[in-house]
Amino acid sequence: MTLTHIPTQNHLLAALPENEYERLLPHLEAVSMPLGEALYESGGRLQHVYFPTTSIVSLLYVLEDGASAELAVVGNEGVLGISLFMGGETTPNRAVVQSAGFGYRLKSSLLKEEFNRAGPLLRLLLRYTQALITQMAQTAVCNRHHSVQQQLCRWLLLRLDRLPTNTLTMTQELIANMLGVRREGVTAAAGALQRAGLISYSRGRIVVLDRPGLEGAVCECYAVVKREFDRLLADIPPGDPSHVLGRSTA
Amino acid sequence: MTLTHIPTQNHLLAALPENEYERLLPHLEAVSMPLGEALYESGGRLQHVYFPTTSIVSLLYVLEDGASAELAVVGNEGVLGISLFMGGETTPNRAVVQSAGFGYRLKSSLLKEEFNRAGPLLRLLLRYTQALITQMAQTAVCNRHHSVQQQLCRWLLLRLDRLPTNTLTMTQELIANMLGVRREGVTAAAGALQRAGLISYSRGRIVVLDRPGLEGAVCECYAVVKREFDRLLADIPPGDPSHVLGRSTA
DNA sequence: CCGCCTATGTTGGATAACGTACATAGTCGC
DNA sequence: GCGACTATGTACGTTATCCAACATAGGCGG
Repeated sequence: MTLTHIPTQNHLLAALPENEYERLLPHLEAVSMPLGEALYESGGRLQHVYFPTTSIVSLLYVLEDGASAELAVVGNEGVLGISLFMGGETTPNRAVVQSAGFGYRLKSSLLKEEFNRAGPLLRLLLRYTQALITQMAQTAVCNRHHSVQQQLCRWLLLRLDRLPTNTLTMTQELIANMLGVRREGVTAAAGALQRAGLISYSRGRIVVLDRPGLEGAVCECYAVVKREFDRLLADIPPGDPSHVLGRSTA
Repeated sequence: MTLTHIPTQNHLLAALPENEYERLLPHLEAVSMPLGEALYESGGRLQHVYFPTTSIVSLLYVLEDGASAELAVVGNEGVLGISLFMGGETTPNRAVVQSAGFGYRLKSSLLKEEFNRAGPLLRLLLRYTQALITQMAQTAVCNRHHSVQQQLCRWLLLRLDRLPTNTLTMTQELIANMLGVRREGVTAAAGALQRAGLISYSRGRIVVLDRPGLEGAVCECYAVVKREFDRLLADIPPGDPSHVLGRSTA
C-alpha cells in the first residue's frame, strides 16, 4: 500500500542517480491529482513541476471558440511543467488530470536550482522533452491524415501504456473533446471497435479486450511515438520494485 | 554585400553576450543552403546545428504512404537540430530548405561542449525550443479545426515574417505538401485570396499585396505563435545593423 | 515561332466529418 | 420502483475535403 506513494514510481525520478535522488527527496511533495483538476491554465504561471506516479494528465489546447484538442498525454513516464525549465515560465495550453491518481511535485525555485547544476536531472528532463515534442508532432500529422477511428486507437493505446489496468474511465463526450471531433464521431468509431471485439464499453467505462487487435487497427503514429519514447528514455528503468524499495528504505 | 554573410543576422547568435559570441565565432562555418536541400532526414544523425540567416527551413513529417505535413518553419530567428542538444541525437522528421539562402553551422561536438557550460547559449536555445514547441502545438490544433484557407494565410504569414521581401517562391503543389492537403485545395484557397486582393501569384511566385488583410483572414493560430515567439525571444534583438557591424569588425 | 513542360484552373462524383435533432438505455437517488 | 439525469445510438441534410481526370496557359529551349 505504501508502494502507491513512492516517488520512484515516476520513471524520471527513478532514473536519477542515488545522490541526486536523495537530494531531491526531501523536497518532493506527494499530491493527490483528482479527475478534472487543471494543473495549469493557458498562460498561467506554474508554481511546481509535477511528476505523476499513478495519474494521467492531458495537455490540451482550447481555441477561442471553445473547440479543443489534445496535444499530448503525460503519465508516470514524464513530467508536467516543462516551460519552467525551458525558460518560458508559461505556455499557451492547459494541463488537465484525465485519470485520477497521485504524483509528486517540486517547487519551481528548487527545480531551477537543480537545473542550474547542469547535472543528470537536466539531461533527463531535456531527453523527456524531446520525446514529448515527438508526441506533439505526431499528433499534428495524425490530425491531418488519419481517420477518427485510427486516432481513437492511438488515444486508447497511449493511455493503456500509462495505466496498470486495461480499463479506462472516460465518456465518449470527453474523448471527443480531446480528439477534437464530435461526440457522434467517437460513438461511431468506438462502436466499430466494439463490433470488432477489440474493446467493450458502457457509460464511461472502456475495457480493452484485444490489445494486439487495437495495435493492428491503429495508424503508424502510435508506434512512432512509442519507439521514440523507448529509445529516448531507454536508460530509464521502469518501476523495478527492488530498486524502489531499496531507495525508499535507504 | 558582406552583410549577407554575418552570423549575427541570426537572432539567436546576435543575442549572445559578446564573450560567448567571440568564443563561438571561429567555429561558425558559413554555408549556402540551396532550395530543396535536406539538412537531415528522419532518424538521421546530424553532424551540425544550423543557424539560418537568409534561408527558411521547413520541418516536415513524411508518413509511410508518402503523405506529409509541415510541423514548423525555421528562419533567422531560430536554429535547426535541437535534438543534438536535447539529447536525442535524432528525430523522426525531415528538415528541408524552402527558401534558398545562407546560414551558419556549428559542429555537434562543439555545440555540446558549449552546452555543458550551462551558460547563456543553453538558456537561449532552450527558450527557442519552447517557442518551437508552441509552433508545433498550434500546427496540430490548426490542422484539426481550421480551413485550408485559414491555414494558407498562417503559412504565408509565418514565411513573410522570416523574409525581407513580400514575395515568396513556391508552387501550389509544394504548399499543398506542406499543409498536408491536395494541390486543388491550395488552388481554391489561393484563388479566393487573390480575388480578395490579398495576394497575387503566378507560376510559383506569390506576392503578398495586403498583409493586414491576410492577418484579418488568418485564424488565431498565427497570432498565438507570433506572440509566443515575441515573448520568449523578447530579449533577443533582431538584426540591428550597427550591432552587427560592431561585432563583425571587432 | 513552336512545342514541351510545368503551373494553374475546373469539373463531377465520392467520402468523411459536421451540426442538429431526437431516440434509447443505463445509473443513481429518492 | 420511479423519475431524472447522463451516456450512448441514430438519423437527417450540409459542408469540406478528397480523388481522378482533364482544360488552359505561362515560360523556356530549340
